[in-house]
Amino acid sequence: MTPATERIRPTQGQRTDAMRARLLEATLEIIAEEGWANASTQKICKRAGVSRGAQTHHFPTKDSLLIAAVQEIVARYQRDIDTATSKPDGPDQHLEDVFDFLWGACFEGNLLNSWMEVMVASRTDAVLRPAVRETDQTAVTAMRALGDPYGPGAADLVELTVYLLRGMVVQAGVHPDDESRRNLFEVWKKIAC
Amino acid sequence: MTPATERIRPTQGQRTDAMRARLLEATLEIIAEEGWANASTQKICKRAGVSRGAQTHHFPTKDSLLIAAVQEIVARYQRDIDTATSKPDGPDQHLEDVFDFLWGACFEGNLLNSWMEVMVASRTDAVLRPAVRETDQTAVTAMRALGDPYGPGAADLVELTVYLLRGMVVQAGVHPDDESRRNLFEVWKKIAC
DNA sequence: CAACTTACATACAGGATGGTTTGTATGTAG
DNA sequence: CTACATACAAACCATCCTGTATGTAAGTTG
Repeated sequence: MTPATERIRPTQGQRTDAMRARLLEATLEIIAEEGWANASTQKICKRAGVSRGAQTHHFPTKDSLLIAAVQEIVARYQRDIDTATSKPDGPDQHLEDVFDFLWGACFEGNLLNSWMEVMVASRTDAVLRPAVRETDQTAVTAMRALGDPYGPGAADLVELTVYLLRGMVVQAGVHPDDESRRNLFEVWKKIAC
Repeated sequence: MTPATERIRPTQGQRTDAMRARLLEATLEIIAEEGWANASTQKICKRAGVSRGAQTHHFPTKDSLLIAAVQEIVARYQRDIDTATSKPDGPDQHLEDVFDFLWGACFEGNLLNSWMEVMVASRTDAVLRPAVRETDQTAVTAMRALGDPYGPGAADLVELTVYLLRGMVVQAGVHPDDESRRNLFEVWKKIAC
């Protein structure tokens, strides 16, 4: 009974999902735009158009909200990986294509900027670190798997590329207009492939 | 007159230098141990054993103190580079030695951890960003120069290594006990040299 | 329909932070 | 030696932060 399509008033489950999604979206936007350290619950609530009471209801503590945001970041990243690998013209020809995909996932959108904020913050945040460590672990292994079809050493090359791009994306935050990164990455591709 | 060696009571210039040095030292320690976001002026003063009044006298605003700390970080890093290159067994034989030196400068001491804190923070801090940009610019060119003796493309390889190590040091903050980084870096060296 | 649970809003408490102000001691120059 | 500038100390203030307590409306279940 009560099929979802016939409902006019939302069910409580739907309300919960919608509210959590709005809060997480606002959290990611704030982290991306103002940085992890400036992501206060007040700003997030204002951004999401949500009362503080509603926020504390769904995420009783700030840490619980931020840890959910951490997992959301990697979930989206993982989604990007999955859709890319399922596309017909996906990276199934050359290892170079994998590198280019990683470059794209790195510099379009600000997901990786947010992720670097999280990683740096977790170094000195004992509550955050376990969650970030586990989440990052799965992300890295997922990306290593992108290289598996291309030979035994390819996974290592992919992981190296991941760290390289992470360093580069931080560099891009400081020097937004520097165009030399792309050329440098081409150099790397040439010697690695 | 008034030669410095005969003085018992310190001159005002000495007092200023000593106080600034103590404050900067404490600032670097706090950034390294608790992270940029947790580096409040109050903590820094407490750590340095300095009153808040003294701090505001020498650094009227928090930004001025932190910018001085930023420059101090890179100044120390630069000093490491200089002493290494002047040593007789310095990196003047193979490009590999330069890579190993960069690895060492990266993972012994926590200077690079602090630097990553600064870079990530400056992405969303308009006051900090210009200072960090300029300081980082000089540091990168100094490191590129380490590669110059080894051929035309060596500087690019050094810069790539710098970004790779920056990514790795953030990774190390999240996974302190992961030993695979060193092996991965060996792979990198084998490819690049 | 009635008891109950969940969703959300408002208000408040306690603490931390950065900047300012005021007062005092200590160098320093004329 | 006197006038002035610098070095430092302590207290204060406005703001922001997180967590909690309380109240009301809405949904859910018997």
